[in-house]
Amino acid sequence: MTLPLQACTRLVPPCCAAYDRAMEPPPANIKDVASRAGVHPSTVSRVLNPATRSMVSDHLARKILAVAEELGYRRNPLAAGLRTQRTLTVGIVLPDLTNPVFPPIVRNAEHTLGAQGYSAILADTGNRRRRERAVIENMKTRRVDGLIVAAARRKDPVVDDCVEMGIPLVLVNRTVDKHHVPAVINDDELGIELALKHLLDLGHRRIAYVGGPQNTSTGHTRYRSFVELRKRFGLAPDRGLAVNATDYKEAAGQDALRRILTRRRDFTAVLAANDLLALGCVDELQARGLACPDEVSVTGYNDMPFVDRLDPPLTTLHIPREELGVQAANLLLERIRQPDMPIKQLRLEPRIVVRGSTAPPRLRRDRFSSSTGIVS
Amino acid sequence: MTLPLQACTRLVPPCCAAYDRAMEPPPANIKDVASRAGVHPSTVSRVLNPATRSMVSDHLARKILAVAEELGYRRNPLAAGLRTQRTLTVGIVLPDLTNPVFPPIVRNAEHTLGAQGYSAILADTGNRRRRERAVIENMKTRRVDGLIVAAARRKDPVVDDCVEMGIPLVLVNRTVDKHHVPAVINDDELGIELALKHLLDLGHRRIAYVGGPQNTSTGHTRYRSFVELRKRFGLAPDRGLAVNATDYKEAAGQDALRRILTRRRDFTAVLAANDLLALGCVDELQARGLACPDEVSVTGYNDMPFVDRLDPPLTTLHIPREELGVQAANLLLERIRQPDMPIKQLRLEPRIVVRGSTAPPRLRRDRFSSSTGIVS
DNA sequence: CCAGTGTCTGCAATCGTTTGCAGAGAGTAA
DNA sequence: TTACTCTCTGCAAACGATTGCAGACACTGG
Repeated sequence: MTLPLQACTRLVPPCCAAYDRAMEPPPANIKDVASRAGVHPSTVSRVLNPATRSMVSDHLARKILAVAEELGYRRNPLAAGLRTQRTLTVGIVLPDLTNPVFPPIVRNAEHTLGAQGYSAILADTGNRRRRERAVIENMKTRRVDGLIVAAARRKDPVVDDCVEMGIPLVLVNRTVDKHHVPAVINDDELGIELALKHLLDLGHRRIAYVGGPQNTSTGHTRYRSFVELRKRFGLAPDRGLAVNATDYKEAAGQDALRRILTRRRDFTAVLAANDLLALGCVDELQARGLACPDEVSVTGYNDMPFVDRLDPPLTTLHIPREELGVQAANLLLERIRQPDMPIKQLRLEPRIVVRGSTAPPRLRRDRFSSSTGIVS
Repeated sequence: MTLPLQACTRLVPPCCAAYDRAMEPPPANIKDVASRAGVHPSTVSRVLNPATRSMVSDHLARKILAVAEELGYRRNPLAAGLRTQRTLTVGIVLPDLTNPVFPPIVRNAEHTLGAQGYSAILADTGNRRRRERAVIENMKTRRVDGLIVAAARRKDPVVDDCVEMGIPLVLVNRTVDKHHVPAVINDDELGIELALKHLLDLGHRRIAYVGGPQNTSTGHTRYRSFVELRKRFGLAPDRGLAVNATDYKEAAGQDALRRILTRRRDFTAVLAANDLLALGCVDELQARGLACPDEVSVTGYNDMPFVDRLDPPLTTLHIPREELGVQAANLLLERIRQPDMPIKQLRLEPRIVVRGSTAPPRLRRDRFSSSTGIVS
């Protein structure tokens, strides 16, 4: 058996490599493994790739694996990716990592992807469109195999571009107006219905609504659901009682409630589209000396960590955050591997968690009347 | 001028590429740009690289840039990385993304890195050593240019390996026992001193301590500081009043305080090494019907988001979370670009934020005495 | 006119894998 | 023996960029 012994002369990279200060030998090559095992690099490659593994005889394969192990060979994903156009890398795009909804999603997505050999490139857009475009552009040039996007707007040209280019993409938490984009979201109609019913069951009839930004699917759907359900349940369709915030943050929620309070002061409950908005509402109530829940009940959405320990503990809708992450990752993997499967949209059910921020209405009549208006 | 017109025959990748379903033409190549501009690819490369930009005449450079723009050329980071051993990629390794301390750090680090063209690969170890090893190994094979590690243990062979191999690495929040590893951490001695002084100022003298895991630098340093400061301030060096939890989570904190309570019940304050531990302590106090702060004061560490709205609002040490992220990223960039700079360690100062969970001691004498012991 | 100098650009090797194709053997049947 | 099939392995061309080297060219001064 003649061995085509490859000359093992590997140049030290001409410019200083990222970490060449240590005198470590460069990590083993596929060529190193090949020459050490007395075979051609292509044979090694075939052995190491499960799909082509069966092309080489068992005996030889075993030997190659042993040599690879011995040399501590790790395949170079850059080189492989360059050749195969597959990087085993996915991008995760968030609007705001400091919103406590997202860490559990990211964490579980990353973990699920990692178990399949994929690494996650993370980017936080800070809710800025320009940055969303930039980071996704960057991820595309990095040839990610797919994207998980939690920062989508209802009309999102960046997302459109991706689906048009055929880049596997899954939306999570928020979706877009366009149909036929894979997504894992919450059943917001159900969520709002649960919250509203809860308030109705407690006896509330004049219920204010503080919504989220209408350019997000969550903000839009929740608002629409509220309006429709109010009609369905026979409540007065009073528009002055509903205001949508510009942002999913406390300040925006507080601001929204403040605007409602300039017009109406006769509601006994506030249904907020998001926990942070709800906290803003609580702040505003407190600023005006209105007790929650004694005078005004408040509900949130998302059941963020720690809202059970707030003062008052927030009644809110619990969403399966972990599940959102896992399912989004799985859906993406499915799309990467079988791009022609029909588009799936998962809609996970929230459940209501009743805590201290809601209570039956009382006292309101004593302090407010819709006719007199201001009461300090 | 003879133009060596390159035949522009680019094969469609043999196997189905990640996203070839759309009929989009493949993104423009450096060769495409070159042939379109009538120059050699190497010239294009030089123009596009700021460092070699000056090697080509201004006139030609401008023309090449125009063509590149026109074709929408984006350089392929895989190919470039393969050649240069530089990927413009860094790994961020976290113990637990759902711990609210980390999102702001990650966010700011990612943002700072992104501004310099670096992308962040994120991995959450779930506090498991095996996974820490695995993800860092993975990042190394992906040829990241550097690592930001927030998951370090005091003795951390994985970190040791990295510094030994010369991989630029910066620790954040936690450090290792070994000297000479770049890190951005908190001044924990100062933090504990601030908290302890605050309690002393309020009049507390019997102060329990619930610490973190001793295999983390934060857990260790805070505990050591507490013990030393107690001595310095002339308090009785009572070991029964200090217990270290196994974990930075509520349950562990609750458990730790429970263990203290089996031995001693005469303390009037608990100094916890972390907000989550503090919350666990509050839980345990509440479970035993001990009012906080009326009967027992509690302090935390980190000033996690929302602890100001808890019941009671937590007195705690505020750490510059954003700053931690920014500085860690900058330090890493500096190390990547100038690996021979002397090792830097940044120690950022916490400040105490006094809220409702601490108050002067009172009532304790009525309900407890160190001799009688059990009180319900 | 020629040698020398400097500036710019092209050549080709290289980074580490993957994979279509073809050839080397072994085995089988006529 | 010949022809044919089948299984396995090697060859070499990609993938898309970077860079040391050398050659082309213009210009200058003697």
